[in-house]
Amino acid sequence: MSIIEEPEGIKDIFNKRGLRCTPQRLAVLKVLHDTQVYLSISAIHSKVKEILPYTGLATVYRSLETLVSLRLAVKVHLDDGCHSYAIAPQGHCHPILCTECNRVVEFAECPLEDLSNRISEKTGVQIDTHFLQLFGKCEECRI
Amino acid sequence: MSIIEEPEGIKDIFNKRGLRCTPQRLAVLKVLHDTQVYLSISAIHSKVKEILPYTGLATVYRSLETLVSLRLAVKVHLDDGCHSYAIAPQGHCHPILCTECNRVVEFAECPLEDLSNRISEKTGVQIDTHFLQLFGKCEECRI
DNA sequence: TTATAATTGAGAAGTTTTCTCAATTAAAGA
DNA sequence: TCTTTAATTGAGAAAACTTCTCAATTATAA
Repeated sequence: MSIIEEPEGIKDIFNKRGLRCTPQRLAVLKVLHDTQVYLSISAIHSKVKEILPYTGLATVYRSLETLVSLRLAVKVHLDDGCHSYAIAPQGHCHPILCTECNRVVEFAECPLEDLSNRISEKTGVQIDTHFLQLFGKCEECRI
Repeated sequence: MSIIEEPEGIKDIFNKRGLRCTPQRLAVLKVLHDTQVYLSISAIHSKVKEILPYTGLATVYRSLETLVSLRLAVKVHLDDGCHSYAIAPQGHCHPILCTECNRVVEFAECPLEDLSNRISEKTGVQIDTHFLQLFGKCEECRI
């Protein structure tokens, strides 16, 4: 199921872009993958240090930036202004964030694809990109 | 057209919530309204000081938080991690941000309204809220 | 195996945001 | 209009967050 279980595949993703597949970057990716929850940077740092104790905070910042650029992770904006990160869904889709348990659920459709043309006609603005996050309660948390 | 031209109306919006209609809050609202552009907090602070020279930065932070809670302003998340603010569109809709001139254009439809039920069926997550920003180039900037 | 350049760790530095508290002032009632 | 009350402000300190610097390390390709 997951890209994290194919180390060679991941190595290629890095190397094709001239980036190195370092233990620190893999550790960050593993933390995001294993939790399936969106995590603050300091939470990620703590968990990464359980794998690689001497990892610096700056390395976590840099790794996350790299992973986002490779679309292996997504940056989540929260209302309180803090940023969190989560494992990226496969393909173009948007994260659904459970506000109870912080779980990240994928939804593999993008409502903007059909809409972009109509927005362009109505407003004159040609949409290049968009940013969408959904918040709700997942099945388990609704009981 | 605009709420800013009806001072009494705005005063009521504040007072009904037990909040005061202060010159500082009105100045922040006026800056957002007059520019029609999304502005960083320090840019807002500079412009507010042209109206009320002794306004402190903390007051700008607090005013923006208040205006967002009253849905008179919206918080914009930018990729570089900085936050900006813009005048809120009327009713529930989402800001379209021109990446050339920083103008804010309104689009008075919400693609999520129709979609929420289907998301719930497919993923089991009941959507409570969502956050959507669109980026593109406005008519004038496409020439 | 070696050479090269990307990456890291650690702390300093820079930014952004929040907090504190006395002084001010908007709002509501007399 | 005047007074009372509690919300709000300004200023700077403090806290939190993010980026930078640079010598040392190390993944990669040859």
